[in-house]
Amino acid sequence: MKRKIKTMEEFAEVSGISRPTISKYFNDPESVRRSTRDRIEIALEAYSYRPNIFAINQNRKLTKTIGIVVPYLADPFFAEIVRLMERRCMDAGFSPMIFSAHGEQRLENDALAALQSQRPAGALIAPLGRHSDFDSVRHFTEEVPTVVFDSNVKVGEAFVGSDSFQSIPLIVDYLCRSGEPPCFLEMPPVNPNANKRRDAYTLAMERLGHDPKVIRVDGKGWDFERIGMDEGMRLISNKELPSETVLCSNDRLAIGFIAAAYQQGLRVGHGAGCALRVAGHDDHPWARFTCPPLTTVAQDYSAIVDRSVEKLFDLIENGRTQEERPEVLIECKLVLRSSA
Amino acid sequence: MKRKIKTMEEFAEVSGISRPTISKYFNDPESVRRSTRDRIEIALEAYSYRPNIFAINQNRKLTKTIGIVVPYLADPFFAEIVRLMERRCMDAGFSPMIFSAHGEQRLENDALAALQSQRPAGALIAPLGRHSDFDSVRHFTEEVPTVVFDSNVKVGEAFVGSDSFQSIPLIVDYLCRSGEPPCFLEMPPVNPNANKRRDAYTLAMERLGHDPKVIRVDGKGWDFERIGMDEGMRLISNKELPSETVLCSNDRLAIGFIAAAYQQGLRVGHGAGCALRVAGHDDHPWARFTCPPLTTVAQDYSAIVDRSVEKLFDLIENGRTQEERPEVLIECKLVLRSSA
DNA sequence: ATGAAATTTTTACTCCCGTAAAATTTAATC
DNA sequence: GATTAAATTTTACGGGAGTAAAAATTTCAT
Repeated sequence: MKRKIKTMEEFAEVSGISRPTISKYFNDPESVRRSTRDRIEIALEAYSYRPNIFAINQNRKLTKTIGIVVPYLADPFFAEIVRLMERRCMDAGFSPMIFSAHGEQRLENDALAALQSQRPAGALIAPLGRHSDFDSVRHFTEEVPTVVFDSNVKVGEAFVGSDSFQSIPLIVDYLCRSGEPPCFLEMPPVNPNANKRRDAYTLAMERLGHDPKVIRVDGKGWDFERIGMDEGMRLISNKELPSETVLCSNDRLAIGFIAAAYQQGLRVGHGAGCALRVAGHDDHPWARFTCPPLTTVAQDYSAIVDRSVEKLFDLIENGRTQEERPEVLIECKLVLRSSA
Repeated sequence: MKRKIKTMEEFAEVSGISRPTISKYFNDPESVRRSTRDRIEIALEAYSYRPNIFAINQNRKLTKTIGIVVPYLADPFFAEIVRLMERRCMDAGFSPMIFSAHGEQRLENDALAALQSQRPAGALIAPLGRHSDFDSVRHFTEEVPTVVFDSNVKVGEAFVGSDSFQSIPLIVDYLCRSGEPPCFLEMPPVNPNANKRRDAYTLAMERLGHDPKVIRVDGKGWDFERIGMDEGMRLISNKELPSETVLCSNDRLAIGFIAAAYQQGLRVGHGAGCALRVAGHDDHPWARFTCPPLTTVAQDYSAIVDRSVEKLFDLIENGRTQEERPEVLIECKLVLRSSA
């Protein structure tokens, strides 16, 4: 009959080890003598005690919590990034805590406040971007060691993200070589990336001696596919497309656009008999399952996660020694499928 | 010059109100006299103090945390459910905490342990199902008031989910009326739902006097689209499909299967000139953007979330008074698009 | 103004563990 | 076996707020 062990004091009794040593053990099992560790672990199996996390964190200035904040968790790009980050944090002995802003400034602020009240050791955040409450985000980063990823809001100790000025030329160049130069389909930008992509498109086209053609469609929120489809339907039926090659600002928009083309009876692809070529950006998890499979530029998910996490661990261990805020730009890769 | 307020004691000083009253205010602003509340709120704006969450939770047996645990957060079905649940919890004054098992038993156990150590007021969990460590999950639910959703593992105080024996006949009936009776495409079941759907299919077909044809394809993990596509390619090129109408166990599988059909040059749809009809189940957020748009049975996301959350709040307020574990089954709706 | 009811203040104890300092025990070295 | 170094035990305090009980104050109706 094993009595319920609630406190470290009680566990110290039943295990025959003093409380401070038990405490030491839980902070780092290697820090106690081998024989002691064994005795503790034997008792641990017999009584299954776990220290109270609130009491622990109350006395530690830095907890083992790492916050992960994304603008929209139901976006497969962020879902995947979060999945990878979570694992990396757990493997390193941290407890990741996930927050989503659900695309709203108020909720981003709430998330940051909730996270900050947890006194996390650090945070990995992808800000909303244009819709962020800049002061609020900055205030957060002043208190918590933070690596910003994806959307380069100028706060935090470091930034990790993809380089639009490398990725966009890649696909623009390919599209120009293989057919009619592309027009660029964008929606009102939700973050700095969207603007950079457009600018990179314009620059790339001009370099190649072509006339850039940007189509800005309306639409709010994070329903990118719906926007791509609705506006695609309109553009196609009104014959407003300035080119038969459409480069979409991101894959989700492209997925919607392809659906529109299909419903309008336009065959998408780079082969003969195709009326339209469509390309995207990001290599979303679902990009390979569109009809036809989407030609796109792949963001390097692993690299983004690895570099972000490494940088954060470095920050946590060595403090904010950095003179200037480093910006790590990660290369994208062209992924040729059959949509363009 | 506002000094930094760290403790409630200090805040009591600067606000001129006693600490116990401040404490009362933070637990429920309505519980103090109007004039007192105003004085506190004025001080609050001037000093921006927030109580330490660890100190708070240390003395409370039930926190304001609600855990949300799903088997795979990158699955859009769960991403969407989580999104809705999170909001409902926040609106009710709770702090939702999200966990994903990433499809692995070990990680599900880790998530439950991490959650339990937070002493949550309650939990909303969708267990892995067949891959769950049953004892571990049951142990969790014995300590934490829990509503189980989606996958009916027999633990917790209540279950909320869709009724496969209502939804599947709906689509089987439609498919039989409108063309060749469907075969059923499934992968090795990850949870009880998958089995129920197959059984419901068999039953529905027999009721209509047709011969049920179940195709079980291989594949592990949560890459449903990939499995659907790879196995679809094989089935189609080997001409192993027993029917021109394919009912997939879920939408993600269907999305992959449609991609396979497209790549094999088979036209999918219910119209003339189509070689194949494909239907799914769930109405995933992306189901409307396939080519052609997917005919499916829609799970009622809002209802699932609402009923789950209501039930949990009831549990939290009134304790576990329930004699028997209620199972709430929610109706699905047929969604006719053009894939079948 | 008076008495009763509702609030607030005072005081004090609790929650569970981190951690520092001094005293003691154990292990390692020659 | 004596010397030293390393680990453990003892003792004690602190962290920040919940909460109970008694005393003091405010509010409100009569």
